[in-house]
Amino acid sequence: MNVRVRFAPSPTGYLHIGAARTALYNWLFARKHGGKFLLRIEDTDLQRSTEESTRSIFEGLAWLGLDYDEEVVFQSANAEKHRAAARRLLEEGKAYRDFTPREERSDANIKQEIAERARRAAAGAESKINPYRDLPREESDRRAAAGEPFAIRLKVPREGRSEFYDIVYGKQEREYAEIEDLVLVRSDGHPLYNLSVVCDDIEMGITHVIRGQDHLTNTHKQILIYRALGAPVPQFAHLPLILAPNKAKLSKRKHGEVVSLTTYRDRGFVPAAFRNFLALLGWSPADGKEIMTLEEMIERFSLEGIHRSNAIFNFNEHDPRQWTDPKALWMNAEYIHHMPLAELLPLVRAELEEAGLWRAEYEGERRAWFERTVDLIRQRFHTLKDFSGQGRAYFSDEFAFDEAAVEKNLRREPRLKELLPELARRLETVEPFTAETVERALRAFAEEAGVKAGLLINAARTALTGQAVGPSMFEIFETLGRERSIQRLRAAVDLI
RNA sequence: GGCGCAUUGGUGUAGCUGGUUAACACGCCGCCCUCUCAAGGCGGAGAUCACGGGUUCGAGUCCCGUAUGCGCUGCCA
Repeated sequence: MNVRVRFAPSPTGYLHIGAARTALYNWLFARKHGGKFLLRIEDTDLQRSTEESTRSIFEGLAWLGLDYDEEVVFQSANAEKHRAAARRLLEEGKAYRDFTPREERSDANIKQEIAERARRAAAGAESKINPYRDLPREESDRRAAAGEPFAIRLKVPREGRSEFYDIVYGKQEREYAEIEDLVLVRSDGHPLYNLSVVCDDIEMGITHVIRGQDHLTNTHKQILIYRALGAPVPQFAHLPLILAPNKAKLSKRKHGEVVSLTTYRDRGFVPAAFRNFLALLGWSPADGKEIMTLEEMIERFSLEGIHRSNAIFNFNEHDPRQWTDPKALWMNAEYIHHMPLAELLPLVRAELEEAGLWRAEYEGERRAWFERTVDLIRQRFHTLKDFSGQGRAYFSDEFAFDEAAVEKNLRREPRLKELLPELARRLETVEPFTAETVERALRAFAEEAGVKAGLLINAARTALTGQAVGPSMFEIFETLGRERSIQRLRAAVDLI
């Protein structure tokens, strides 16, 4: 079978990480089976859809490295086709006109309203059976011709049950009696979601619908539409939801920027790392491997490996160290430490460019230096931002001193006021200026001065980098070079 | 309210057709290394597998019920 799947986000707000995961799974499935991964923007809710949001979807997918095949489909462009499909169903007697005056629903407490209405219906106060369902054709036509507004509803069988097999959740059943005749086209002529999705999926030749579990029960309705339209029904695979730590739905209003994919890009995540983390939120490979390249992920991916229980996205908004899931943070650091240097370099370059620290010579005569330096400092970094933050001193002479580091490594020992300039003086003649030679010189000096080498080393770390932590100090001397090292050792005296 | 789905340490997961000391990763704690650590190495604590009944020689694994959570139930998507 020729696999064709799609990612169909609605462009309202930023790209949610849950949606990003859905996109990833669809993409992995398509690539695994040599199929097509299509993109469809469901922009039929004109009120809420924004161009900015559409852009964030494109950017998000590109950032994650999820390329799509064929042309992007904008659902709004197909509205006429959707209406035509509904008209056809009307003609064939599979749908009917509902002349009930439209009820306005406020978005605010819509859920309670629905529950309340269902409760009344169950109590028998309101009939679930639409009075227009069996309106004679002639009368329906006459009223429509007279200009009376109507919605188009699908005729759902009164008896029997709907069944389908979900690849993730297994066999699904639902009594038709529990499904209300659903509206296909609004009385203002606007086609509704269930109709549009089905029509577009048919037209796009979708073979597998992989989407959030929130659509699981609605699938019965959609299958009814496929059948009515005489189209083959695709396979379905629903994905568990991603929940907040309190098990509530992850939402922008309540949880803020942690749910937005762009946040991760903006805060220095390596795309591959976040993609890797996302993949594991609701799916796991048979062999339990966690750190995977894209190829390894494609190789291992299967819909059967997707779990049924919702995943909790763990974070703590009161703890800056855990602004997002600790495992995501760990994984990002893991990637920065171990990914091929050649793949990291462009990411560091982009970060430095953004911070105004990039210099052309890093691609030219200083290229070897740049690569060595990045390789040296990456071992302690956790995000790409660290290259321009904590790592600023390696790329610029204007860098900030960490106050705690100054206190701990410089101010606590007044003798450093004399020791540092003397160390600088001695380094002037060290030849060649390498980690080994500097180490020898420094240790000899420490012994002569009667101080621990650690005192000078830690003081030098803060003097040269502004930080209390970092790579092996002698490597830093070599990387920064004699001139800068000496200059910074002397300048540090003012801080003591 | 009705219907559906889920439930293994704090979190993400493994545990296939019933027999394991319930496994792995993150996090947490401790130790080691050391010139620092938000690095690295080593180790530890933490789960009566939501609860209650069954079936069975034996159940995290099968059945029933309960609870909790989530989802759907809309002329939103």
